[in-house]
Amino acid sequence: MVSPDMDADARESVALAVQRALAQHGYERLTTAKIAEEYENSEAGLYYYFDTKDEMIAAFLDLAADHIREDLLRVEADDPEAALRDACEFLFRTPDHEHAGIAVAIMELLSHAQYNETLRAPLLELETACLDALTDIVAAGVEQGAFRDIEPRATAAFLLAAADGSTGIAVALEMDVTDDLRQGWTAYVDSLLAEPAE
Amino acid sequence: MVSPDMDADARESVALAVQRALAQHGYERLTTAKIAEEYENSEAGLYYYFDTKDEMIAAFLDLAADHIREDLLRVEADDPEAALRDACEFLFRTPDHEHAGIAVAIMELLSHAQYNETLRAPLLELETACLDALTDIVAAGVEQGAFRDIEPRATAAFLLAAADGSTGIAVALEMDVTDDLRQGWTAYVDSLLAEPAE
DNA sequence: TACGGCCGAGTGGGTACTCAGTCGTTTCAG
DNA sequence: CTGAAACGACTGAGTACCCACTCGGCCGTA
Repeated sequence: MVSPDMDADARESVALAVQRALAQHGYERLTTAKIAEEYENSEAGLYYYFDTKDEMIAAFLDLAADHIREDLLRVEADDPEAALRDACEFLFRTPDHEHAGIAVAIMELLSHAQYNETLRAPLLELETACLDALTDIVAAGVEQGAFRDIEPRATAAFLLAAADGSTGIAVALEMDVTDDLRQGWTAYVDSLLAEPAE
Repeated sequence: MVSPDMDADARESVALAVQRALAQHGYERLTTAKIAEEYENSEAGLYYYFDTKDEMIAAFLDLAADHIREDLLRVEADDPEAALRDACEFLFRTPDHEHAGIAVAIMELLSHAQYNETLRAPLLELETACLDALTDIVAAGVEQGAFRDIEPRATAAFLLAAADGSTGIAVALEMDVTDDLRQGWTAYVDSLLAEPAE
């Protein structure tokens, strides 16, 4: 007799295998054989818990969404400016960071979402989670008077788009704009701050 | 005897076939058979002008880079603020536009650039062309006093990243943030303007 | 007749997915 | 307590399919 969550555990360890395989090989070169290699069982064994490869990837996305949500919310302190800067540091992560592979993988998946029903839903949830977290931070800042009277959701959407795009430009193309991008978002956050009354 | 550019013409019509095929099927589902279908010749005929599928795609990217450069530079009027707004309108094109498929295709290609030597060079050139055009507009605006004393390249990089990212979010995911994104970049451009002396 | 442009019909490699088992553990009749 | 049956987790060895790319030849024009 075993725990009734044995299946859930197995599914999670497949999701983690997908994560490792993605970080190493990227989505384009992701095969069930490579997932199986990270999972320490046979390729056929994957299909005991999942019907298709896409479902395995979706399981990874669900896991990633949880982690991102956690990371973004942990940051949400009483100081909205600091919270927003921390969130940006997190979202604009650069290639040298250990989780860069995952950021790139998510971007790859994003570009395939249009043609892939199975991946669209978890990706939409992941992006929505980010958007909501940012919106909350900005809204709190506006309410507390730390930020100018800006539209929280528009600001959050713009920042999120910039973060997603910067992954593509900086990581995929290896274009030398990392410093420019950092300066760009920093200046943007500065421009959101309320002017001290003069 | 024919024009010595017969080959160049044929190559361009393959590039256009790649463009149409990409708009319809996306990069992931792009096959040489589908390119051949758009090109109105046989699949084998493609290989008379190109050695690999990637070279065909690179030819499309070269063409696209020319068009984008043209569109961005046509806009560059004497008024930097108007020029920047026009450039943003162009870069943040929304799903309903006929070229949305191409924007997504370029984003898909971007996410594969990491693993694909052949595609990286033309993509890098395309993004660099956009970045340079934006940088010039911003620099002109700063010089003429229309914008605050901002860093042109950082501003341009940030805007370009936001534009690239918005394609993924709005078009690929069909997320309902089109209005928020427009409001976001509009407010960003507003924030760049020099305050009238008061 | 020669030749450039193009074609039909492969071919080989790769990959998602399947299926008939195997093996260790649990259940239970005698 | 024991042996057999049942079962759940997993595997090795396919299989079918797709797709980039090739090759020998055809055909219209010069």
